[in-house]
Amino acid sequence: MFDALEAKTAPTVQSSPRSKGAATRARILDLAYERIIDKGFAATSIEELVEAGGLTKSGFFYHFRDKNDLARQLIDRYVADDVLLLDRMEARARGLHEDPLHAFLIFLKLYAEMMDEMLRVRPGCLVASIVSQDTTFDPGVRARSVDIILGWRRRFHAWLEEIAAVHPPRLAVDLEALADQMIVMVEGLILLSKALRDPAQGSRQMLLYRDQIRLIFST
Amino acid sequence: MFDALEAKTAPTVQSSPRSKGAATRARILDLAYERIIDKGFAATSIEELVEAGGLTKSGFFYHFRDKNDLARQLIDRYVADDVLLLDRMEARARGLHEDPLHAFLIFLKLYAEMMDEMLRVRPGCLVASIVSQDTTFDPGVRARSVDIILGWRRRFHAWLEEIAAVHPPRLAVDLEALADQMIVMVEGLILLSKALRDPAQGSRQMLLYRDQIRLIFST
DNA sequence: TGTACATCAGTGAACGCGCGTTCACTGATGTAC
DNA sequence: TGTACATCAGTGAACGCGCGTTCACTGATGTAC
Repeated sequence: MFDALEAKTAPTVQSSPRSKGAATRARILDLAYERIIDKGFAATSIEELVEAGGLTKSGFFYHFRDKNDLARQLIDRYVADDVLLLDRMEARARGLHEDPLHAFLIFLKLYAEMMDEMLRVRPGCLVASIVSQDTTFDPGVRARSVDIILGWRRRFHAWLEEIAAVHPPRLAVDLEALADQMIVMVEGLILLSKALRDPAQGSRQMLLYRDQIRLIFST
Repeated sequence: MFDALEAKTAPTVQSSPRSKGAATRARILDLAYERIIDKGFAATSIEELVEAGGLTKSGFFYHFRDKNDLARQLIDRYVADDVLLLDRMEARARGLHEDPLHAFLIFLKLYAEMMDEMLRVRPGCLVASIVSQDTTFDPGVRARSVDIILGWRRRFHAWLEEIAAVHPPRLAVDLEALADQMIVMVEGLILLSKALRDPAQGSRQMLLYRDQIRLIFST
């Protein structure tokens, strides 16, 4: 769900530095990502980005049509990285256990670990930053955030359906709402641990959700 | 946890318009609140506030030392209203049922209803807005947000301890984490329903938390 | 009840800075013949 | 292999606007005697 780590540990989809331009573009995107996570889009100026990136303002406008285009490219890169990361983590979890419930529990464990590191490095979520400032952006940017969220919902909902087919839940439960709860908790826990400056809050909450899933489906 | 409704339905603590100055000050605070919830602090200019409020910029600076002071006063008013609202809702819930568990379940129902209306009117949370833009503010503002969150934690944690004393939980559970989960879910659900522009997501998630509490403590 | 003074709640004009954006230009690299 | 041209990846200077903030001033209301 987050490309912060992704950006540190593995090469990004679009930022493979085959050409010089792509490299500086990726550098600007990295810088912008950090700052937007920290203080929001409006408070992040092009001026500070190009200063930190070691180029001029006109250099920025060679790569980005305007400031909104920066947001657009940022979120496009984000979604690509995020889907890749989630696909890989899901595949790994499913590879470790055939049963969908146990695979999901493993996935949540892996996810909690990743979350833990992310919260230590740079707590925040690009989608959250965009959504909470949505009037600042043009409709295209907003639409992309919505798509990302619906993608998460679809993924988790499908998985939970699969689980419920094998392990009938012990009480009537809305599986789509339960899928959304994953998103809700992730976004909420990022805020909490950012506010308290305590990265440990992340996996603590993540594992609470995990307990809940187990409580609902376990025999 | 939110004074948006409070501000609409009941007179605010500080904004009792005994004097003319207090009334315009309250008007500016209301306007600022709306806009900060919508698009964040940095994207909200003093200029637009005074234009909407029908006074001049220098009039603004008569009431607020600088822009950060606006945030300070905003959050001070917020915390006063919020504590009042929560106290009242807790008292009402406890008045309806003696048992702390049932009272808490009633409280969550009431809370979900309020959340529902808040999400229809203006989805957002001042604390979340401040926390996610924290480098923009001076330390005092940040400290206040942390205090608010710790206040929530204390309230819910105490209540859950009380519940656990009467109804031993059916599995080992960290009650402080469970209290934090309330905060996590509220903040997360606001984000989700704001993103999807679907106020119904709010109580849906709120009631999921309620089910979970019942599942943990119910005999 | 009238006068003197103080405080309240602002106004109007100006400030300098930083912001996003544009535009004409340029040196380095790549491609065609 | 050399020349001509095109594209890439920028630079430098300037723009106008809006931003937060200051300051000298003012008319209305409140208070003391």
